[in-house]
Amino acid sequence: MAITIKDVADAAGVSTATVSRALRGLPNVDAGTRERIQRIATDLDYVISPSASRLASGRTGSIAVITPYIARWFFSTVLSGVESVLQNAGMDLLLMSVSTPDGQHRLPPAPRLRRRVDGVLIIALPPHDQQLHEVLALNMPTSLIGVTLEGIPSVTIDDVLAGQIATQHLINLGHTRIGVITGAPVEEPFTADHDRHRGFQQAMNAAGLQVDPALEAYGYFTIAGGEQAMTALLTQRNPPTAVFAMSDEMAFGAMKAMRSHGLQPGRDISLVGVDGHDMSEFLDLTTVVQPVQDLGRIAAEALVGQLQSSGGEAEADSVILPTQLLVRGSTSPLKG
Amino acid sequence: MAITIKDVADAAGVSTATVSRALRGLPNVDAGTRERIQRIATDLDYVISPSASRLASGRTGSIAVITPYIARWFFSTVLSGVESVLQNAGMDLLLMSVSTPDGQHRLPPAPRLRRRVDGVLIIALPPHDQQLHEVLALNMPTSLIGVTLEGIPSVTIDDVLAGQIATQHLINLGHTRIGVITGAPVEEPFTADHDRHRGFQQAMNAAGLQVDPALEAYGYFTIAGGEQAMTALLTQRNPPTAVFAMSDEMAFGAMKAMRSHGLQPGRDISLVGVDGHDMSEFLDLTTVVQPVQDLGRIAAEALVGQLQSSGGEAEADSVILPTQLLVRGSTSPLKG
DNA sequence: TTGTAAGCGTTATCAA
DNA sequence: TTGATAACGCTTACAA
Repeated sequence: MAITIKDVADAAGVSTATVSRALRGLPNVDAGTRERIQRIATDLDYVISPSASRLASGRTGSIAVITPYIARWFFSTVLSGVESVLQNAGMDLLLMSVSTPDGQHRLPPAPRLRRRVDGVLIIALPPHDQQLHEVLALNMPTSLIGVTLEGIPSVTIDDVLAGQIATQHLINLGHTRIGVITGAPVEEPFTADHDRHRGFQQAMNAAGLQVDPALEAYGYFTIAGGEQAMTALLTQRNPPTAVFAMSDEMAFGAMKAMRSHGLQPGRDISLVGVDGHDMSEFLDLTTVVQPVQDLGRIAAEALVGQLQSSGGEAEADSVILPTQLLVRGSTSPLKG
Repeated sequence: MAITIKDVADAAGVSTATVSRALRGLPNVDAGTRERIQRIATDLDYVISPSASRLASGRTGSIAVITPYIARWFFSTVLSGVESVLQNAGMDLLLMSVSTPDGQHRLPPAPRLRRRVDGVLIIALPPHDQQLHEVLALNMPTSLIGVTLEGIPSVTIDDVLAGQIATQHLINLGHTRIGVITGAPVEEPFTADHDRHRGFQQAMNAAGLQVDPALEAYGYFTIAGGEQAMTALLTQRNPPTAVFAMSDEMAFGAMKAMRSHGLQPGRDISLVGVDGHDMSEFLDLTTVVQPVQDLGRIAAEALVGQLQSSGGEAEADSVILPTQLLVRGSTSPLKG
């Protein structure tokens, strides 16, 4: 019922092969012929059948994006960067969210990927996540966003550096009793969590400061978690004068806890986050800004590039994007 | 090179037709045969080729989600609801963002949809948007989320009611000089914007109160816009004592503007929003909560249901989900 | 219940 | 530069 390539070919008085070449911009087609075919295709309102094209060519023209969350700021912002690139490249974006340790039941993504997409973009799955490795075992072109893994192309920030910068800022302000709100109790190496914590430690050590284990709390990268974590810190016998929260959202929660305790960020306790979340300006939060949308954009560009120059292997280069400390009112010099 | 249905058929000593039936759970297959085929398929690590299946069957097993924004709270939250349903239904989710009046250049979505998906979910595009109508003209199964249009299935809240509830709450607190922060200057009927404003007007009129045109400002549904709008209201000769912001994000911006003016929400000026945004609790914002994830979930379920019972036409029923006023600290009785 | 075989709409190889 | 034609891998009447 729908117009097919045959209809166009007949109307143009050429073979389907020529129509196929002409419409795809392949070389070795007479300019006049091509033009005529294009016009006829337009007139007939011809649309290629992706299924047929995929079946015949073996390419799907689709990329899957695998993410643990959709409705969280970091993830949706990365996603928007990815989407704009894929749309420009004319590729379909298949969105797939996966279970996480704390998540609900979800189908494993790997089986749903085979024969279905040309490449995969994975956002911030822990490096030892089983589902991540099942996907990698598929051995298709893949780029990681916000994680690194030996031999796999990735786009990240330098999380160690981010942790250092944030901590050093607090140290520079004269703070010595510095607390930290991390993600989860068990940190895997090479996660944002772990690496930012390393940066924290390095900065502390370099300044000759002790990291007090009592001043570490877990915020699970959520607002509510940050609130609980800060509450835990505030109820210490000897609370910190400054806190490094590993994400802005946890910092927001921390701010809430402070208020509940009658404390004001930047006046009573200094607080620094990581992200550059939309709301951080609003809440006057000092933060280490990361170019989240670019993370997605650059990873997508790399993957698309790899697929198009489809010849060779991935170059497996890992891109590291810069971060920037944005000082606002939530941090201030330690009061004597 | 990959395993095909033929390989499975040979290994099982049956025809490809039987394998196809067995694996898809069609009736009229001997239980033993089916089981054997399933086992062999698993052993061989067989994965069906979606392209071939789609080409042969005419069904794509995919649904497109069209949205003006990806990285905004409302949209990403709707999207997460949609995704969970589609994943459970085993359908692919194609994500596509479109230009909006204020947006960047984007390809029109309609051509990218044809022959590519079985149905479309559209999030909160204005009812007269040209791209929306191009998509509708495709005449494929479609559900709208957050908009209504005669004859098209949709899932929304009652925006008029939401506006009424919010406004009535302020009126009940004794406020009479009530400002409103809407989206854009030109409101189309049947948009959230327009309808919430109608609710506002109705509540005001019912209370015998005047709507002062000077107390209407535009916030474009963004934080920054809300801030500007509130600033405009505050610099009136006679500022409002209470403000209805049509979204939580605009309300956040309004809060910021208040603080800049040394005012405190709930003490100096009452403020109510709409959404139930994650941050609204944190900021102690009174708001009309809408079940955003359910909006996406229910629309997706309806569409999937329609596709599966593929027989008949859409029933074009429009589902209206309930909202709930959540009173927090940003609203308080008018001080005599 | 199972098999046969004709599509489905392209792409790509090989000739012309 | 163009055309024939054999894949591509599945689904689905229709037969058996």
